[in-house]
Order: sequence, then structure tokens, then C-alpha cells
Amino acid sequence: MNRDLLSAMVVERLLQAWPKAETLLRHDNCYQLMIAVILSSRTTDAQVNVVTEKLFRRFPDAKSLAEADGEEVEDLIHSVGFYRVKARHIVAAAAALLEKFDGSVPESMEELLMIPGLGRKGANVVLGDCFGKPAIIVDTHFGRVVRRIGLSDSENPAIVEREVKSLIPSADQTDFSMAANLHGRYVCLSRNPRCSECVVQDVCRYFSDRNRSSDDR
DNA sequence: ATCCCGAGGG
DNA sequence: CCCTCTGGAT
Repeated sequence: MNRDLLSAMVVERLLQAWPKAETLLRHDNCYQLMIAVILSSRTTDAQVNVVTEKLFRRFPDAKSLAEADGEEVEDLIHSVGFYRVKARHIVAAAAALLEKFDGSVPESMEELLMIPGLGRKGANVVLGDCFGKPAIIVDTHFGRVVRRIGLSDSENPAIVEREVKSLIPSADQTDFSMAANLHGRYVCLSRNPRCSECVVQDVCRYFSDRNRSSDDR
């Protein structure tokens, strides 16, 4: 099956399974979402949400966080892991908002990538979830899902983003990112994928390859 | 390519 | 014990 047809079927079914889901990172505004996204790198969202509850009470805006004591921030976010780098990043990110972007979160990919700790994945989360722009959010779940299905063959997130973006209508991109993410979390698990519960099993390359190899035994 | 790093699950 | 978790910077 060609990728245009495959992607159309996959989009339709995953959007039906997880209709217009939003990020699981708790936040009240774009500043908070930006900080939460920086903290979420290689960390479960549940861990991030525990930490941000305290963090945002102590530092409710970019100004207070930009002036924060580094060690206090490290202590507050310790349980998310990578706490030294992340503490440095979120303080510098808050400072960048004040110095370069007039205190608010910028709305373009180019500007978002100037913020310490934000890469393409984090920038796309902000673009999609905060500003309603079309975003392909390639995190560990999304990448695994689209590679297994056969929508991309690349391990490079930037290439996966570009390939999948070309396959999916702009209006569906952000919703599909979240749907594929949830599909990866709860069904297309990294270690023991639950293919019997999967809504795209019949068109999935990984599933057919898996059965082929078990037939050989 | 390597480092950052804690927490939870199997 | 090993693997994984919404990666990013050097």
C-alpha cells in the first residue's frame, strides 16, 4: 500500500480512537507549557506534573523564574531527572522570554528554537497546543508508532517530521500528533506492543512482519 | 557520539 | 536487574 493511502487510513482511525486529545502536561498558560515541555525531555508527564505544581506556585511568571536561585530550582525539579541541565535551561528560557521576546512566548518555530532547552519537539508542542498551529510532534512514542506502521523509515526526528507532515492535511496534524502519542503509550508499547487491541493492525507493517517471522519457525 | 539523571515497570 | 520515559546541547 502506498503511503498516501496508508496515512489516510491511519489518520482516520487514530483520530477516531483518540479524538482531539490535548497534552497531558498540566499548564494554565503558554509560559507554563513552555517550562513543562522543557522539563518533559526523557521524563514521564506524570513526573513533570508533580514538579510543576510546586514550581509554578513558587515562580508564577517568567520574571520570577528568570531571577530565581539556581540551587532552589534544582531542588524543586530534582525528581524529573537531568535536573542540573534542566534547571539551567528553564531559568535561561525565562530570561530569554524577557530579553528577546518582550516577556511572552514567541509563535514561530525559528524564534522558539532560540530558547534554551527547546528543540523541535518542544517547539512543536508549543506551536500546536498553545497557538493552534499545525504541528507534527515527534517524540519517542510518535516516532516508534509511525515507523512501525510504515509511514517513515527514519530514526532522525527532523526527517520523520518532514515526511509525516507531507502526508497529513494541515488541519489534522496537531490532533494526529497527540493521537499517535497516546496510541504509542497505551497500545503500541515499546516493549510488548498490544497488537491485538490495535485499530490499525490490518495495515501495520510491523504486525505483518511479526507474523511472517513467527510463521517461519 | 556522548552526556545528562531520577523514577517506575516488568 | 534492564528498559523506558513526550530530548536537547555539546
